[in-house]
Amino acid sequence: MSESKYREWILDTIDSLRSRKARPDLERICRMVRRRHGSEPDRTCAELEKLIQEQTVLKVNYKGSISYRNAAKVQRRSRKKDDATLTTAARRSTVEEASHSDLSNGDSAFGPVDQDDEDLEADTSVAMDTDSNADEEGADESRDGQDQPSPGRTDEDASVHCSTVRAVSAPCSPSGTRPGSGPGCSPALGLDCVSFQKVGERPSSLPPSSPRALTHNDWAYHSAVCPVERQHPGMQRDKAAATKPAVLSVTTSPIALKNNVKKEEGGKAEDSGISADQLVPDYAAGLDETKIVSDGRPQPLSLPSDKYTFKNKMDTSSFTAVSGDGLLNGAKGDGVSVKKEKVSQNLLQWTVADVASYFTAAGFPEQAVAFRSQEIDGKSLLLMQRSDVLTGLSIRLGPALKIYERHVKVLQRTHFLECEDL
DNA sequence: TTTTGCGCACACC
DNA sequence: GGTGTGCGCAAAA
Repeated sequence: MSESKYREWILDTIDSLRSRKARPDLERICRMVRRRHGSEPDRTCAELEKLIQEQTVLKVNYKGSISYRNAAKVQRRSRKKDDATLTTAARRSTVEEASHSDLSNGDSAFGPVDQDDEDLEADTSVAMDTDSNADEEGADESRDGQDQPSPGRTDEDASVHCSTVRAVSAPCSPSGTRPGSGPGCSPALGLDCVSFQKVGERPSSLPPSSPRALTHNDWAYHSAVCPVERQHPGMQRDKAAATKPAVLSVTTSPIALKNNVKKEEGGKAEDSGISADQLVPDYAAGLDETKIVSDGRPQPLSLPSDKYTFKNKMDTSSFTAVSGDGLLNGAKGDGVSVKKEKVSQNLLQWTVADVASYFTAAGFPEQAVAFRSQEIDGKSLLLMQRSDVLTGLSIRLGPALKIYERHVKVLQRTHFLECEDL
């Protein structure tokens, strides 16, 4: 079944549940999808996860329980109900808009989950918390490995679970009025498609005047209301560093972390009163000085640059390979990074061919084709978000993840960092 | 038994 | 006060 089909089904289901005043929780969604379309709950759950990741569906913690929202309909709380009559098509476009713009007014107090999207197991779901104190719950619990649903919230519906993610969400009822069990308590609570966490009052955006705000416009608004995965990677990491180093370590190398911390301590990050988590990542800064590689020595990248336009714009001789993993764990070398200055100066000038060449050279020839076919040039590359890479290119998840984590992200960081320096 | 409709209370702005 | 949400119950399928 196509994803778009699922998207439609799930969104319709959520809408339907909402319209009949039933909580759109995972159990109900899965059940309804299965009843209506015969889809297995597992699959529905997986698709739902995807939708969450791409922010077509928002996962919220409302009144102590998890609900799912059609992102297109929660953009603005003041929005009239008429909007609910949007056609699917219209809704989709709205969703698109939602994923890239303002969701902040959609539901009460929601914001991005402070979840390290880089941690795949931790999942990348959007989880917004509409409750006032949900930050006490999901994140900590899931992060701390207490992945056990709280009593009374076990996932009884075995068919409704996520196979790929395991987190826990055992939201405590903020008001204490609903401990979470009982008829109304959906297994979805114990169901762990996501860990969620409230994001509190994180500054919602960079100052408009900030070069970074401009440069990271996308990130800025995402930082306010979107899941970390949509934010600038550095923000995620920064925030994670501030709050959950242990978790961070899962996805970020000690080196990176160290660089990050060091940088932050250097006070570089606080200008304009911007919270660290909104700043351009620091661990890219690690590239600054080193452009190093996994094993500590520069690895000449055997780029096909000789035959590509690439070389016209980049000094490929200085195209020192920096393994993405070098950043992350100092190991594998199928990644490539670029000398910061070179990239920064030239990334904007990369043509589609350059980008494709880059990924070809990085060991992703098949995926390079996708970049080419999607006409991703340097500018587009800079604008790419995780979900774009994971889902927008129709490439396999594995390579997509590597590409995003080791290349796109690194290139972006490097570029923006350079912009900042300039 | 399951699904649907909806009154009402609550939360948030 | 306006709006969104969803519990809990009754009715319908």
